[in-house]
Amino acid sequence: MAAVTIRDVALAAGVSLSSVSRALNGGKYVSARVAHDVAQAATRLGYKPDFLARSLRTRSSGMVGCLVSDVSNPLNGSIVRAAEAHLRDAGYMLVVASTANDPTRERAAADEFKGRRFDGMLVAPGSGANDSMWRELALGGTPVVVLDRDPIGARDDSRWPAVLVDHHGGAKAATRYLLGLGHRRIALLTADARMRPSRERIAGFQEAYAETGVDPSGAQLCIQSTPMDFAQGDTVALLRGERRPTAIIALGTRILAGVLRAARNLDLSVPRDLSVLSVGDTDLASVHAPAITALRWSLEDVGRAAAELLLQRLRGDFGGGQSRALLEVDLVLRESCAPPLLRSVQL
Amino acid sequence: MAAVTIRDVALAAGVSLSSVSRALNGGKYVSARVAHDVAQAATRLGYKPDFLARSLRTRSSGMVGCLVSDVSNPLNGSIVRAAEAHLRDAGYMLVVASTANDPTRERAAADEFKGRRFDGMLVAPGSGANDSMWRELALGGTPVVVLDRDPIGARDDSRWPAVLVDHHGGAKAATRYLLGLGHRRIALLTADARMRPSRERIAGFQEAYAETGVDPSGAQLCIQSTPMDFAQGDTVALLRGERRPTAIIALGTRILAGVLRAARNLDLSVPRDLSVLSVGDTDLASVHAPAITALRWSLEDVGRAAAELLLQRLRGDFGGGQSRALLEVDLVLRESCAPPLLRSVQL
DNA sequence: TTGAAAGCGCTAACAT
DNA sequence: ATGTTAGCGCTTTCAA
Repeated sequence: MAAVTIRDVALAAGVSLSSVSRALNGGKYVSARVAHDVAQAATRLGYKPDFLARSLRTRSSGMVGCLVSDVSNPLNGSIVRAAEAHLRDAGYMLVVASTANDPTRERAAADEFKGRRFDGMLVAPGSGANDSMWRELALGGTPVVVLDRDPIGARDDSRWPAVLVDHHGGAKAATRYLLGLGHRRIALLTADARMRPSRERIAGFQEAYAETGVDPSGAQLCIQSTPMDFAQGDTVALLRGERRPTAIIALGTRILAGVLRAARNLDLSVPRDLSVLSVGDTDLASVHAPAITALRWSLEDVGRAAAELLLQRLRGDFGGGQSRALLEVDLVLRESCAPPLLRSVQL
Repeated sequence: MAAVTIRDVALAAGVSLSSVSRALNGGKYVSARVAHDVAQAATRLGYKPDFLARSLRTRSSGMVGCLVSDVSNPLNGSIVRAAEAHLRDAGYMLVVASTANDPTRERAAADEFKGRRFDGMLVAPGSGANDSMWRELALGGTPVVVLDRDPIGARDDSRWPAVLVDHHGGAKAATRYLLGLGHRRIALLTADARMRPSRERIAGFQEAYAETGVDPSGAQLCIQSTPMDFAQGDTVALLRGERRPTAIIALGTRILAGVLRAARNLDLSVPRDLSVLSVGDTDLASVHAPAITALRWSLEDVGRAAAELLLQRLRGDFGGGQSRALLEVDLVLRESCAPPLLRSVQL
């Protein structure tokens, strides 16, 4: 019941409607007297502007949408939080939609954003996003910034402003590190290979083998295309298999947890019998005993950079500004990796 | 550039503006012919309604706001996600603001929600929220559902619809369990005692001592009012102190992590030298070796119930419907608790 | 059953 | 520097 409108303020201050609007929006053509009277009347009446009406008129809602798979995943949550903070400072409100990587929901959410005249969008579509989905996103001219994804099939990749994480470099560094320790049979456990992060990781992993000149036949890939709670079963199978890996690079909390459990069940000691390296520096990785060596990148930076990139577009600053950001990945050395046991090496 | 308006559709279909509105909104007084023509014209032109304009007119934005401390905390994230899903099914869009428990931000966010004519709010204010803050929230008549908080100082507590978690019962059960194992010196490590969850836990903790008739002098409280990354230091101090606890009940991932690290540093084995019980069943608790016995409640249920309660108000259904939900807390038995060593008991 | 017209609260020409 | 006026796109009386 913000029943008090701009009209009431005008009446109370004894000026015209437009003067109030100008005064409140800090317009230039306002006398000190009017400015004062209006401000006073406004606070006295407890006037709050109606954003809806303003938006309808200005054709800008002051809202930015964000498409991610799942906010409850702290990886997304951190990005969202950072982006939210930065956008708020610039006067925008961030609205997040958890789409579960379902193209239907992604479309629906994007449509709703547009219907509500959102000024921009931050998007991290799932692997189901095809060419037409991306085209649709761009439709209507709403500025879009991509979060660590590739516009698959889109010809003009470079036209999409994006914040990218250097998963390639990270995976490569991790793999080189393990190869350097003497490991030859390394398994990479990651998620949906159709999405950029995993795709880049796999490439980096393989490149490390190639560049080091190590026989790549020991490299093993294990893709978890469905987000299973624990990769435990798969890991047990892997570790019981013929060519048992001496080191595992495991993605995130869920898969890492599965690996650690499997190792424990099989009475394999980390790092003596098995080296473990985490992709993503989660609570689990840092607290586990032994502490898990991990690839780390700043989720806050992803959110912040994305917000920055979008704000650039919203302000109309296109010149000079980079439209893509590549964030680095660090290898945090801890206690979970060691040279393989000799018997493992001889094979 | 949703340049195609309802007017265009009217023109194309050869009917009046209001007929289009009626047809599209499934109004009752529309002939089949008009309905058909309008539908066809709308799809042909790719008409998308402008929610902003609609909202301005109907004085209902179809949006619901949510005030939490931090979305990147998975505890909040899960609640938000569940609420979002349910509200979306009912046609509402959820907007989350991370307020870091800062009353200023809470006020600002709530104001913005109201300025944008949000239809309702889900709120979990921090301990800084005083009487006037709560009054302010209620101002304007926007329906509000409280998430596991108490409206401090508000006389009419019961008037606030709320989703509450039975932290009292949970803490009591956990404490009784430990007392039953023979522990006498138990430490409860929890957060800001001015907020409901901790307050209830403390009460349950103490009640367990009282009801069991155990000398309560062994009970120790350790309140982390500042959200420190690791309670490690505090725990070390606690464990090195004179009346070293034989069991610790630790909140969440952060404090639990600190406790586990401290125990490791002091070469205390869990559960032989120290029993550990987690408040909240996080990844860390379930994956840790040994697996941590934990109090568990459903975050999804919190979000769902809150959404349900709010939707009730939004529909105007007040009759019959409960305005408060109390969610149960379960004790998940695992491997981290055992009877105290004799020497500990003798004191 | 349909159309004409009013107006939600605000901003932005345009006049003064 | 200030006031008047015309909408933004939609829903909703009220007549017809």
